[in-house]
Amino acid sequence: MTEPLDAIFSALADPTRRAILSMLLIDDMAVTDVAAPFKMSLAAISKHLGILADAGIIARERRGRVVWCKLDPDALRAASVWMQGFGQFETLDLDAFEAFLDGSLADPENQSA
Amino acid sequence: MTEPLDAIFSALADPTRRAILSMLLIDDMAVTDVAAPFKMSLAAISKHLGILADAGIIARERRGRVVWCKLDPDALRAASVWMQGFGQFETLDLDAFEAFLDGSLADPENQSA
DNA sequence: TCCATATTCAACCATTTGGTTGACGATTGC
DNA sequence: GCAATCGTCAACCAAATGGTTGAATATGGA
Repeated sequence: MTEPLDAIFSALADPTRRAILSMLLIDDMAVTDVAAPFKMSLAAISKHLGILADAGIIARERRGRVVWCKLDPDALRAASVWMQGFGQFETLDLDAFEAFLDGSLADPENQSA
Repeated sequence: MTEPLDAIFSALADPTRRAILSMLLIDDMAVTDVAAPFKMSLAAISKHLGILADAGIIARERRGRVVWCKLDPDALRAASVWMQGFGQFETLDLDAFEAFLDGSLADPENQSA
């Protein structure tokens, strides 16, 4: 998954991970607290957090024995720009989108769009 | 994958499918023509188009023996609103986003955020 | 009618994904 | 020092994903 958009969109594709992001939108949280509302194991949540971190959507910082998770909304900007190109959403930044396409559409073979 | 956002984001997670969407942004296309630039088989592209159609991102219409594919940008609106909630993107529609969260965040157990 | 074109279907395969459990390394507090 | 807590790691598993090939199903044109 070399492309950043691959990582971001597939991270967002899982409902557990989207729920985690919604929680982190309210406030930073420790891993254990993130895991609390879910039925699955702590290890599973830890994996989800790893996927979100790899995609750049969250950052993890160890303080003592607690790992704090915080949202990193900037990572979603590229994906948001990409999506806005496909609708007549109010704030379509066409310049940014076409610049993006120029760099990626030329050769679909590279599958980097 | 009951949630629409699941289907939309996981559809967008694949670079081949994003490349297809970029092509359809220029103009409607027949399946064979969509497949032309790619190295993979026609059947593989047909599957990708099925995934995009199931997510509601494109529509397919048979005319004669040709199946035409066209973009359906409205389907991306929900996903775009969701994402915009996570950044200070210029056009953050906070009302829409918070209304959305109200309906989904209350019980993370249902994983519908 | 017969053949070529356009697309999907079905079976199969390798890899990835999302989960489990149990052991492990760090840190804290008694 | 010792025990409890926090989090990750490793091995494993079932199911989903993304691709293949070959057959099947329209439809269009000669």
